[in-house]
Amino acid sequence: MTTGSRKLNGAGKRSTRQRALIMDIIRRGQGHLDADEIFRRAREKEPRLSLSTVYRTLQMMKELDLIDELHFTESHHHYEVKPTREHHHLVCLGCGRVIEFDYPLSSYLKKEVPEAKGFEIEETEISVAGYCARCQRARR
Amino acid sequence: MTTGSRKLNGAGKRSTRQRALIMDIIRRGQGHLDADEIFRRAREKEPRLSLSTVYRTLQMMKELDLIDELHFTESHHHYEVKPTREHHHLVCLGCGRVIEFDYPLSSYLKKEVPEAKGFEIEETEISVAGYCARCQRARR
DNA sequence: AATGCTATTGCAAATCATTTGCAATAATAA
DNA sequence: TTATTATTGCAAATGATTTGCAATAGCATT
Ligand SMILES: [Mn+2]
Ligand SMILES: [Mn+2]
Ligand SMILES: [Zn+2]
Ligand SMILES: [Zn+2]
Repeated sequence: MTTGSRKLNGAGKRSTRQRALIMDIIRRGQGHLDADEIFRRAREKEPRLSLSTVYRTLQMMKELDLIDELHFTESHHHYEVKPTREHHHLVCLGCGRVIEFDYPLSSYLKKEVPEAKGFEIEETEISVAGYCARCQRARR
Repeated sequence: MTTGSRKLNGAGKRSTRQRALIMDIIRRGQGHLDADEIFRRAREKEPRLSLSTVYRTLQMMKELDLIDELHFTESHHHYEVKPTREHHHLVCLGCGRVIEFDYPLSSYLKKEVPEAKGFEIEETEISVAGYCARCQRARR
């Protein structure tokens, strides 16, 4: 009955030390970590852990809807625990910093657009790229 | 003075057969092509063209603001000529089809959010993943 | 039109993120 | 405890994109 074992067992999955650790890191990590960062942090506790396990675990947690995968304007992805409030992200092209902001999508996008096109929305994501205050200063 | 030579020369770039061809394919290709599809089509006219040239050209055209790079929930990117009207995309997880829709972002997102956070927006993208009418039928 | 300078190309090899095969190991049900 | 089988670590594979380099081709200048 360690962290999350309930949900895992419920889904017919086994509760392992590495899964608990990875989940913990994402939870405590202020969100928005990428696979490699999760790997680095996890290795401090569990030096034999492999990167494949990180990827496999992330994929599983995505399928169980425990986490969200974020697609910024980068070649790799970031992860955060399934959030309570609908929010999106400002990502700094200079330093990579991520700033959250609230923005409920209008019913026009959530209902009318899909209805008009016969499209069934699975998930929506707004990605905003630009420069944070600090990096704006640094650029001029 | 073939297609686009003006813009290229203006930017201190050379106007080559392969660049004109690639630009043409994107223009005529109904948009939303990926690098490999552009490569395949270009090869029909120019069999010795290399994939690196496609990638190098895409990057250049992005920098010259001639095209937009689209980040769907896929591991590779898609490209379209810089559009006139602000629009976004519904991408089908089943068949990959792309459906465009109009959706001007509210001033809340364009002005108030960045102001509040001291953030300077460079570009915004909404990506909506789901299932198109045809694929919905196929799934049940 | 011929020349020279250098950007651009094709090709092969490199890189980066992610995935996969497989034999060893560990979690759970019996 | 033991048996069953999911999960792991490791190495190798994959897919997308990038890079080094020598050959080629734009284009400004004679
Ligand atoms: Mn977040
Ligand atoms: Mn479009
Ligand atoms: Zn920044
Ligand atoms: Zn479809």
